[in-house]
Amino acid sequence: MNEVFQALSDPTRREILRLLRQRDMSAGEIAESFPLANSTLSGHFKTLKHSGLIVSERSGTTIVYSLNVSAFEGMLAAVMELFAMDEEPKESKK
Amino acid sequence: MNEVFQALSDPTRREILRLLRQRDMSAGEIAESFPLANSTLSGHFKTLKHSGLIVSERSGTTIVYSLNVSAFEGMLAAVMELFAMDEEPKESKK
DNA sequence: TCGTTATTTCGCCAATTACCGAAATAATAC
DNA sequence: GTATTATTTCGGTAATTGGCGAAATAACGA
Repeated sequence: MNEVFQALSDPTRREILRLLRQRDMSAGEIAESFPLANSTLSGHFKTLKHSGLIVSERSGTTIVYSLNVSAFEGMLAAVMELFAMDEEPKESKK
Repeated sequence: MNEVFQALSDPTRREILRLLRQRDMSAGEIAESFPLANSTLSGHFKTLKHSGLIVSERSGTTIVYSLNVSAFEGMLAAVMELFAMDEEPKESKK
C-alpha cells in the first residue's frame, strides 16, 4: 500500500489516472496530453503499474493502459484507516 | 490538495496519523513511538500541518497535535475523483 | 532482412526528501 | 537573570525523484 500512496504523490501521475478514468488509452495517446518526454511518461506508467493502480496490455506495437478499479478499494480502506472513519469519531480540534 | 497527497506519501507520516487517530498527543509522546531524531519528526509535523491534515496547539512548553478530520473529506473527494466512484463505472480490465 | 512505428530502458542531471546533530526558540520556575 | 524542559530550526549528507535525450526493445509489413 505504500506504493499506492507513493504513486499518488505526483501530480502528473494523478492526471494520468484522470485521463484513464474517461477511457483506456495507449501510451502515445496519454503522451499527447503532457508537455513531457515519452521516456518520462514511461517512467510514470511503470510506477503506476507497480503500485497496481493501472494495468497494461500490448496490442501490436501499442500498449494500452487502463485503470485497475479494484485497487481503489484498497486505497479507500487505507485512507479510512488513517482517519478512523470506520470507528468512533474522536474529539479533535479543527 | 497536492500537499495532502505529498504528505501521505511517507510511511512515517501515515503512522503519525494513525497514532493521532487514537488520541491527541504531544510532539514528545509521538516521538516515543519512532526510532527517529526529534528534529526529523518536527519536520514531519510541519509537513502534516501545512497540508492541513493535523493542527497544533501549544500548552505551556508542550505542543499537542490532533487530526483535522475535515481535511479527510477533501481527501476522500479527491480519491473518488481519481477513480470516478461518483460516476458511471467504466469498462476496464483487472 | 530492412524500415517503420510505438514504447521502454538507460545514463545523466538538478531538485527534492528524510535523516542527523547542534543550535535556537518558546515556555516555565526559581 | 539562570536553569530546565519541550520543541523547532538550521546546516549538512545520502538517497530518491522527475526530467531529458539517446539507445534499445517490441511488433509489424514489405
